[in-house]
Amino acid sequence: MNKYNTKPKEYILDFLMNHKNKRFTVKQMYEEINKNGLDVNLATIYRNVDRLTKEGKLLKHQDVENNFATYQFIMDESCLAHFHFECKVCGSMIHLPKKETNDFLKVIERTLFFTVDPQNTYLTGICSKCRKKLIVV
Amino acid sequence: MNKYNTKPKEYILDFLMNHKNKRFTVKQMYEEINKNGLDVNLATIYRNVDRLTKEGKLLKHQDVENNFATYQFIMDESCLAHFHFECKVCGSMIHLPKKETNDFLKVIERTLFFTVDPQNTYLTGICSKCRKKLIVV
DNA sequence: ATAAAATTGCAAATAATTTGCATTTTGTAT
DNA sequence: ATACAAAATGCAAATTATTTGCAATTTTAT
Repeated sequence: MNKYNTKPKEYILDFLMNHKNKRFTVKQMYEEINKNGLDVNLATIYRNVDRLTKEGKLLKHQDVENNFATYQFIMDESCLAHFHFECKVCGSMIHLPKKETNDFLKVIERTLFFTVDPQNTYLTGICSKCRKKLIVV
Repeated sequence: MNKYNTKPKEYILDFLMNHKNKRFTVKQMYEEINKNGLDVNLATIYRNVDRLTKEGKLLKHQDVENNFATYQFIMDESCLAHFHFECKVCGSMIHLPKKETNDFLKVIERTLFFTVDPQNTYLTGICSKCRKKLIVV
């Protein structure tokens, strides 16, 4: 929970303020906080990051290629303008044209109750090249 | 590599043929293969699944909520018709209308060299509700 | 100042995945 | 068929991120 203010929470907030919009790992946060002679426990970092994620303050990402999570503290909408398509198999990536993405999202929003945040939209899938390989074992 | 044909590889292929298009975990594969008195080693399963993924035969997924990977052996395009939007924060999901998605993808494909596979497109982002919460810590 | 509740620190536990190495299996050349 | 080198497997231990139980400390309200 989040009832009491503590030193560790302070340091964690400091870290977040110095890492606005950038992805970071728990390990990075732990090492950077404790660089200046401090000694915030790793479990504490984990517990707070989990809490912040559950509270919706942090965005948690999990890449296929890594076995650790990354987190993101979003303060600036412009940093989220990631309109890209990434192939899950070969990893190749292309940037999508903003205009078409926005047109598409407008249609979606008109149709559904849900409001899509156009600033944080990632598209993943398979490129046609890799698609062909999937069929034959 | 994949030079020799072996029993474990045979069993793994059998498993894949019985799990076409469905997501599975390494653990599931291991347990199901060894159900019938067999004893294929877990490390062997891991090594083969990794290989198949690198070869582009399997699709690897990594969810934010789990700490294990899931894999998918795609044989039937129709199973991939997942047009949905999922909020990374609260996890709420909506299905996207196929028509609009396809219209969008058509535009994308016309604009770029890359050919998007319209059958395996996932959209993730933040819903407007969670978006608001992100700003204030 | 005190006490209950919350949070932290610590160390151990979990659990998925990887790795080193000895053993076995496979495909091929004889 | 047999032999042999390369490849794949089995096994057990290592790695690594994350979680958890519990005692000790800190916080806030009284």
